[in-house]
Amino acid sequence: MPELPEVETTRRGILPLIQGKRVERIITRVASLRLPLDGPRLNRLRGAKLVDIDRRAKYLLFRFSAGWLLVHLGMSGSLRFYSRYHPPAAHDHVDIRFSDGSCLRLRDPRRFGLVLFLEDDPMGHALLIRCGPEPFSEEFSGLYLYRLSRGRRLQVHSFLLDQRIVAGLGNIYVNEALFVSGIDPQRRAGSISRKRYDTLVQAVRDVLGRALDAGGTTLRDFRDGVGKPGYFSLRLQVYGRGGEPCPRCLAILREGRVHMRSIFYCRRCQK
DNA sequence: CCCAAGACCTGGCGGC
DNA sequence: TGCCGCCAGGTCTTGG
Repeated sequence: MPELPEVETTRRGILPLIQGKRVERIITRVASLRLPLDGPRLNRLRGAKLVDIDRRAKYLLFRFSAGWLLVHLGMSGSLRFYSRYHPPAAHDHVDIRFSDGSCLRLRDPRRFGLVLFLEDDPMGHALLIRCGPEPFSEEFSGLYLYRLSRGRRLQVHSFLLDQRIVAGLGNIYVNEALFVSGIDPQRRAGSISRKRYDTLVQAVRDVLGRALDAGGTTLRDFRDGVGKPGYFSLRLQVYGRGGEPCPRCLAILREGRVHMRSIFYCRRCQK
């Protein structure tokens, strides 16, 4: 899915295209995604003006004059802006139609996404309140990871994928950050030193920052607000590259599984 | 609380 | 060509 860089790329792309527009109506074409799509409830936004779009973790928070729309792109979701009517294709599940005839459309083949209308500030919503710190916040530090990991026996790969620990990472960027910091994804989180967690935090920020600069990573589905793919795929060092030479030492990159997720790593560079 | 496994859903790909 | 099993960027729930 869309991990933090893809969600943020989407936010930046669509905000200037739709800020200030008024909702004409919201159209849903399936009964539910990850949660039921409540058409009548969503249409309480009729006539409301879009004030701003924020992001928290992998969620987009659309702030309207009459409430909020909370959107998650799941595994395969993307949002695309159309300046005038465009016939919906398969998997185009939700349209936010604006009074000037333009439309923001959610396409999500696997339907793991989510669209909710909220009357109150979504920051207090159960889905967001349990998310850990943003990777670029001060709170997210080597000391923070070190403290939270003491006594924990799960692999560091799973630890970093847990949104309660840090928000916004997914399988691609976890694999990349562990490679950049030289940490074996199978290591027990509780066995990693404070110093190595400092390195890991830098690696997470470095990888996410570079992915943002490239407009995110497109493996198959992801597109930004105007349909453009993300180019960080070309810069991935280990994700999806099992069997290829390590970009640092040329040993063959390994592929494995941790908790039903694929991991990619170099046995020589990552300990 | 901690951890592992499976559930949700559709499409694409490799293998036979 | 056609079918089958497996895999996929996420997250929630269940059960030990």
